[in-house]
Amino acid sequence: MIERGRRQRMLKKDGVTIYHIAKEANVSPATVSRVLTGSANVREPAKSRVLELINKYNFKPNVMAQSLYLKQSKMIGIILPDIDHPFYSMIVKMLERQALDKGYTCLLCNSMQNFSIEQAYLDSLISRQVDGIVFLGGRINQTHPTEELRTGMIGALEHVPIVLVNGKMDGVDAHTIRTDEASGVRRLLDILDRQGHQTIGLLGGEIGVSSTDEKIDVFRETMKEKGLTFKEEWIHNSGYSIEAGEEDAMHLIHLDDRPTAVLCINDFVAIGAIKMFQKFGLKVPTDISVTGFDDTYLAEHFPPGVTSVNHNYQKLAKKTIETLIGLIAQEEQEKETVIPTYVTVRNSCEERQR
Amino acid sequence: MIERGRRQRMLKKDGVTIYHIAKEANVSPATVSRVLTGSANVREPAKSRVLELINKYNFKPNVMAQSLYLKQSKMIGIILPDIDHPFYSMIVKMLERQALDKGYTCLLCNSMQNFSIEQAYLDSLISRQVDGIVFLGGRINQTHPTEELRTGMIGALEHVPIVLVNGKMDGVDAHTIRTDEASGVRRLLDILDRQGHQTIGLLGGEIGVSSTDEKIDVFRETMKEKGLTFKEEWIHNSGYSIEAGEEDAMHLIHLDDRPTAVLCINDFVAIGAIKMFQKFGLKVPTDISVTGFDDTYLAEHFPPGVTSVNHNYQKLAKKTIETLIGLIAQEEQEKETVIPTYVTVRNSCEERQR
DNA sequence: CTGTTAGCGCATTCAC
DNA sequence: GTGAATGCGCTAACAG
Repeated sequence: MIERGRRQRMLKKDGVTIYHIAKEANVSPATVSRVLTGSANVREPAKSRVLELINKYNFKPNVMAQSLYLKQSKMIGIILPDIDHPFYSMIVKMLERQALDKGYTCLLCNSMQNFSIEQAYLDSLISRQVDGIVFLGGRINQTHPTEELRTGMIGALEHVPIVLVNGKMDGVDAHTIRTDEASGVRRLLDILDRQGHQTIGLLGGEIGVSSTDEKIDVFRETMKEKGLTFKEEWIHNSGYSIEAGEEDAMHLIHLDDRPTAVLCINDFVAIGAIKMFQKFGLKVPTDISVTGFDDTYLAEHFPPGVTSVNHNYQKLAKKTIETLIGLIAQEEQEKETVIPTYVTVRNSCEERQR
Repeated sequence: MIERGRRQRMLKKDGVTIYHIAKEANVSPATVSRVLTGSANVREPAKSRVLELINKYNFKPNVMAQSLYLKQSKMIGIILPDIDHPFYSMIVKMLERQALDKGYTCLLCNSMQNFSIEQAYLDSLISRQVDGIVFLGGRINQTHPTEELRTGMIGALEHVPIVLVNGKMDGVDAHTIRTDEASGVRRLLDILDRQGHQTIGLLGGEIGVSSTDEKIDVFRETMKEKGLTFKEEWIHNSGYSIEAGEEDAMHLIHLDDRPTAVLCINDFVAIGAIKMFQKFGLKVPTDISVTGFDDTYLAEHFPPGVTSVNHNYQKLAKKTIETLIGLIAQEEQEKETVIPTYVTVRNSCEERQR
């Protein structure tokens, strides 16, 4: 208890521990622990002395030591593709708020769209003893993930509860929270339909990514149901960025026969498309109507304001954390929770002009 | 070693440890540890057996236990006001990338502009044994922080190295990395001056927040030096959001005598201002030139494209992490590092029309 | 090269 | 109500 610190690892100045407090207060370490956790009563002369010393030394208990003993770290990991995207930064913000409410701290892990990094983070989080993981994007949005990605996830699930947000993996038995994107697409088409648009395209996204594939599927179905027209060449998917939106719009511009409205896979793409349309003299929404997805602040503020599907971020985050924490507590949870979406109507689409 | 798990804390299924591996491989725990860390050679029959078992059980060493012994967690905390702001999400992304390179994991802490939460996070991070903290925004941007905020920071500094990014606190002896915002303001004014603007305003920000106060100071100075005109009523500071930009622009619009150009405290404010100007029939840049700050993707993509000051995010993040890690290793570090900024010129300002 | 041992800081039994 | 002892999982010192 006296001889402390090895040679190599004196990186950090040794801090004060409950043993120091105990000694100086003339009580046992156990007693200090008791006043710290409130797990049992401590009589008055001692209690105050301990409290005083805690204050005097600005003592902070070592949570790692606590965690080691208690077998819970009160940390959750969040794995996502890229925080520097308003959709993810919004979700993370909400997740963190919910987690904080429940006494959890968040480890942030940007995979940068790189599956190796993703896996490394998965392993790292487990090693760090997080109590649970929230997983967004990346492999859980692959329509056909490799076997390696799948086993990597399954391996992780043996160690720790994982909640997938807006994604899934066939053969992986994880809990899922997802927003009802399909109904979002349908609502968007309803609106355009009612506005008299009979020719509609779909821009952005990436084939093989489930959120894109599903939106396209629903799009095709719904268009058919409504008896509306679309051509395969009106579906163009260059990615998720503003630049991708520009590129996809450009593709449309060069066609002889253009739709009067386009669904965009997200707000970035919508903005890129709007910019490009305008550049080529097409007015939005007069000449062509455009819709976005995710309802980020961009949709609100980018002129003329983009009609977009809102994920109900708050509800999504709340349900995600609740489910994860339920799982951590070994409670039974819904295997799949669907959060309803809603459309925020703005000025990027209007009655079809004739 | 056999009887494991207390009653109350069986939250997590007990995992396999080096002891299990050791037993099954007929070696000592120390040997398992050695193959794990590579801290010493292990002879071949044993080594392979251990490796096999590690693989068989998908064993992941408990980093908390490692950390407890080694007195370093390889975690760094990042405290910031709001991740859902492109300036911060960009920095965090870069910081995390740099940290990952050096083997560190990031704990993300959004203070939501709330000083109590900020302090709670500071304490929490210390308890969690982070090796260092990066601090952005909040109290370190208060021109006149309260004594409580100051002592809170000082107390934290006794426990762990903290690097302040673009901020400081009088009487707090912390290391700082900051971008040269002053020269950014000067460069912006140079450009506007050269374009023939003789009347310039400044919009956005908040009095009492150092980044605002300093920009205003430099603005006044430089305007005077250049012999340019500005009126106090051309300085209006409603905040940092798009809405604030709208509000501040509105204020200008109602004046009889308007400047021909305005500096905005950040890109959000610039965008809000541009929207409002346009709404009232003022063309940007024809009727009024506008500049932003931070050079986020918004500046690039929001029409007509906003001239803005870039913080050199990559360099900023790199230097921040290097300094923090240097501090962690007890090495001497520069007390203050200044990262040069540069202006990205876009179409939101042009030659003054007459 | 390898096993035994101790202890990182804490919370909890178990006696008293 | 309180102290002594134990062990969470791991690494490193020390002997062999």
